[in-house]
Amino acid sequence: MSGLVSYGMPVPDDHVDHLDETPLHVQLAAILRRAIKSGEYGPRDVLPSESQLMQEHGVARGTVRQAIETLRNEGLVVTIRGRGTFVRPK
Amino acid sequence: MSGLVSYGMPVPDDHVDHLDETPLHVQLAAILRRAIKSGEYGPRDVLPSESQLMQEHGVARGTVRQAIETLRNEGLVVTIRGRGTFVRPK
DNA sequence: GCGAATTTGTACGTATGTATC
DNA sequence: AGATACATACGTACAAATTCG
Repeated sequence: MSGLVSYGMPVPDDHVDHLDETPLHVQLAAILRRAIKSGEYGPRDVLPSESQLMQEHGVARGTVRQAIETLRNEGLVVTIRGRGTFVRPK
Repeated sequence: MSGLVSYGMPVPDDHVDHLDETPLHVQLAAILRRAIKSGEYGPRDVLPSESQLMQEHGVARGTVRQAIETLRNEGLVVTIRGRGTFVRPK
C-alpha cells in the first residue's frame, strides 16, 4: 500500500473516520525527500522522470512538478530540461 | 500597450523580426516586482487578486500564480488564503 | 548530421475545496 | 448565507533541450 491519499479522492465508504488531508504534492515531496536522505537516491543520481512518478504514484503531472519544485526550493535537487532532476551533491 | 507576449502567441505576421521569448509568468513577475519596488504597492498593501491579474494581463490563472510564487520565493510578498497577496514590510 | 523518442518548461482549461469577508 | 480569494488536482497541447539509434 502506502499510496497517496487526499480529500478529493474517491473513498470506499462515505462514512470515513479518518481522512488524511495532507495535499498530494506534499505527500509526494515527503516520499522523495525521504528517499534522498535515506540514500536511495545518491548524489548526482537522477530521480525518476515526471512520467514515471505520475504512473508510480497515480497522480497528475502538475502534482509531480509541484512536489519536485519543493525539493528544488529546499536545495535538495536540481532540474535540467531535457535531462531530468538530480540529487544535489553536498 | 505593453501587454505580455510569448512564443506560443498568435502573431499578426508570420514574418517576425523579433519575438520576446520570455515566458509570460516571468514577464508578469517582472511587472509586479517593478510595481512593488517603485512603491505603486506599498508595504502591507494587497496586490490585485488572481482574477484581476488574469483579466488585466490576459493570462490564465496558473500563469498568474506562477508569477506570484516567484515573488514569494524572493521574499517580496506573502500570500494568505482567502485574503490575498500582500507586500511584505521590510 | 538527422530524426525519433524522451524529458522538462510553458500555458491553457475545468472542477472542487478551504478560508475570509 | 453569499461573494470573493487562494489552494489543490485533474486534464490537454505544444515548445525546447537532450539523448539515442
